[in-house]
Amino acid sequence: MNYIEALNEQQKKAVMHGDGPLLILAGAGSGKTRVLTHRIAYLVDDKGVKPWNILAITFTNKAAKEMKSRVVKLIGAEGEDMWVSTFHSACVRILRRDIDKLGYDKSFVIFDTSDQQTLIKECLRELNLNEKNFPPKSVLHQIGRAKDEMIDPQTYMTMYSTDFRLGKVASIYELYQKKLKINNALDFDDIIIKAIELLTEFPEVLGYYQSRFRYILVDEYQDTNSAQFTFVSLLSASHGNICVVGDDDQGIYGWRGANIRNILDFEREFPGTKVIKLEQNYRSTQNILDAANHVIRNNAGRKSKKLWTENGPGTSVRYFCASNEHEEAEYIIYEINKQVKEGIRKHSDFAILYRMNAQSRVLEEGFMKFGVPYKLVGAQKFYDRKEIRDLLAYLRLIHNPSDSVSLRRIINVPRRGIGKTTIELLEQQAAAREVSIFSLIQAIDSIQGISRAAGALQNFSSIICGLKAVKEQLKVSELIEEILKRTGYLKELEDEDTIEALGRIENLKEFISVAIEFERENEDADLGSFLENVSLVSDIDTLDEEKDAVVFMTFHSAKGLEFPVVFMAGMEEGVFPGYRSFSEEGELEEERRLCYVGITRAREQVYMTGAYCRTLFGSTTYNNVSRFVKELPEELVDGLETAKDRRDSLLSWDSTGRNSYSRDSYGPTMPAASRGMPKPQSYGEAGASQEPVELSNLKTGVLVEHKKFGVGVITRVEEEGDDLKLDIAFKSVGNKRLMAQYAGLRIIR
DNA sequence: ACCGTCGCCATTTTT
DNA sequence: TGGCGACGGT
Repeated sequence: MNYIEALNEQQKKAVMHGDGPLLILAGAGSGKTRVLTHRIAYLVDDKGVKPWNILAITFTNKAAKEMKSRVVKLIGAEGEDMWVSTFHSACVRILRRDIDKLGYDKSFVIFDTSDQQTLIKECLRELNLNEKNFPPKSVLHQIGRAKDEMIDPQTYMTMYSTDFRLGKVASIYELYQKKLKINNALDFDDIIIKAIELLTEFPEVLGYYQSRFRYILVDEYQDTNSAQFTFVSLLSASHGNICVVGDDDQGIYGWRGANIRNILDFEREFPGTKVIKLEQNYRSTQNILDAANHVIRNNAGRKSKKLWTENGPGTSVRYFCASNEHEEAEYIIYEINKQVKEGIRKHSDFAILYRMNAQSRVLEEGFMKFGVPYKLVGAQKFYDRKEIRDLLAYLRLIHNPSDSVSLRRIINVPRRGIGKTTIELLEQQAAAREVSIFSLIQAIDSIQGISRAAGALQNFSSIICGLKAVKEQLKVSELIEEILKRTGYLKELEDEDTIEALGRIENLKEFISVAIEFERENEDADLGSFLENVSLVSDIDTLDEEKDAVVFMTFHSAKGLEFPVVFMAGMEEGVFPGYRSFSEEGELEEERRLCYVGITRAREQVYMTGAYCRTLFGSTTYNNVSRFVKELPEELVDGLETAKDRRDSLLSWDSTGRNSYSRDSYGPTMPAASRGMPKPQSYGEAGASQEPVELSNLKTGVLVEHKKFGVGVITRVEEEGDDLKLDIAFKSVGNKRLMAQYAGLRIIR
């Protein structure tokens, strides 16, 4: 165990703790992943624990993969036999084995948020409730919170029977669960809850997993909810070998039902708990830690903790207030370019963090304009595209014919003459008989009132049955091709012959390559595991760290990551902290923790930026500087004074109209920027020698060359104003979205 | 049955 | 801004 030597005293204690509950309070950057991986290695190497007797839970699949590979490095290939996964993946794996005991079919599917909404709307219709009074989103949220607390519909009803609204929510909840069951589907919350149900109702199943998982480790414990707590409690009940790692200051998922008390009350829940605090930070400079500490100290009721480091003081936090969000983006680009040009950093050393995904658009535009490579995490657009969702609906229906939500999505896509009235009729009769729509169609003669559409239904049913019949012999990618062919989906797009349709075809092709990729990585890649993967894998899991590009993501996604330089954008009251956190102290504290997470992602440098005037969701606001910036002591921040001066001068400019943003107006407002900043013209028309490309020549399939990204092929063209938005697949850097005017493209053929 | 248009709406974070 | 439902014309 020579690797123990490199650890500090506290870390060693945590790693070498024997049996029994262990709570590790690990400050940001204190090496908790290291402690976890080493502890696993210690258990295997020194205590003779078998890897398959260990269950480690992480927050994302990416973290799981990483942890596993780090353990394998320490103890060798037998580490592969460990279960390292998220709560959801672990529970799905358990359910795949035994869910039939709960009356579900093993081919169950996972409903995502939009499936959930569809189902809620259906419930509302059936209960004659109005979407205005019961907005699906908020109803869904309330149901979700109930599920996090493991409150079932009946209990919910008795809890709120005196409240008219909540009483109705209870009945929606009840119907919603019933419908999920009929669809043979689980939503995200159900995944955990049904696993718990399985463990509690079937002692032999519980016994199996208790003896299988003799050591349980949970990362990011501050973000677990009550159901997840119950899950690990059950599994560890027989041996008490549960080790959790967390930081109450980094709890940022309260809105999703994460229960901070899981960590605060851990010692009470597990008597005899050994508590170890990791307070030495190895990641950041002293200034960054001071900044973080000054912010977080404004929160009440935390476990006491004082982070320290042996690193040097480093530079101050830099604050910059731009006149608007476009200039904010340009400031960021300018600072990044400067450091890259000096050769002290590469693009991938930078991360831009923001509160809302909506903020990324302006940043993207700026980065495209100046040709700075970036990678966007989140905003999971790909799977949300219509054609992809349609295709997934086919796949899901073939896999699980009970899935009426998917069926309804594609029963008339492409159009086959099954209209609204027919669908409503089917829906009603299916609901009345409590069967799935597909099984109803199978017995088509028993449906009353079907006249014209009967043939069309027959036709639809035989297409699906035909595909079901071949799904076993085909690989998923081949099945997709069959679907596109047999349903006429592809043909319809081809006949349309528009730019948009071509783009959709490209997307479908890309989806096929996703499937092929999946088949390559997984030996036993059947349809079920493919669908499961699509449901549970998030965007951050596929974050490619090799690529040299600036990373954009939300503060939430940044959890657990670190970067040399971090930009925190949109540091304004109303944006961060967000306006709806103002009303409640608890929510404000969560925003503050989020800020703390943001600051502590940085190793060497933190920038905070904001805009004097910001247009968001179509309306323009003038926000004050974020209170989080003001919570920093002056000596730790650079730029506060100048920001105030700027603001004063901007105010006077406003009245003269000189403040309006234009492409080359950042000269006066940003003197420094006019020097190192590459002008957009350098890629476009101003390069005198280079003719601007004729926009009409840019079509899907055209091969082009970009100064920076090299050769690529256009995969999608979309009109935007008098410009074209291009998706281009580059050989070297992969997919990029560029504005034709600024991209400075050369057509090869 | 289908398609286009209008006007209303809220508007975070994600497994 | 843009997604969505309601409505009305073909």
